[in-house]
Amino acid sequence: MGKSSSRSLYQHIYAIVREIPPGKVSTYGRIAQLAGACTPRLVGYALHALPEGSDVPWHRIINSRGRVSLQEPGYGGLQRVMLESEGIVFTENGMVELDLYGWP
DNA sequence: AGATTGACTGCAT
DNA sequence: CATGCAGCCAATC
Repeated sequence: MGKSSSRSLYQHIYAIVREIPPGKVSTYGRIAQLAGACTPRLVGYALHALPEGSDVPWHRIINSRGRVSLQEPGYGGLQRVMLESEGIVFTENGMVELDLYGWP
């Protein structure tokens, strides 16, 4: 097995998230599937443990309903701003249309 | 070592 | 489309 399995699942998740191109978003479940993690929860865990200033575009990860799952309002607002700055348009309900921005 | 929790999801209402 | 319920895996206490 490659050393990649030696590294934490987190590192694997981060690698996938880094592959998301600007202007696109993905869901926890999608990342979990790509990373080989059977559970979207781990993706949320990994991103929560993510340090500030990392090169991982955590803001491009939203839940399957197309909404920002962040519980901390401060970061939630930040996430929305980050996405909007990348050209993503939110609906009046504060949702993202996964059909348009979903990645892959 | 066992219980608790969590940036979730899918299905039903 | 929103809300409620149960299932899942790993990290934390």
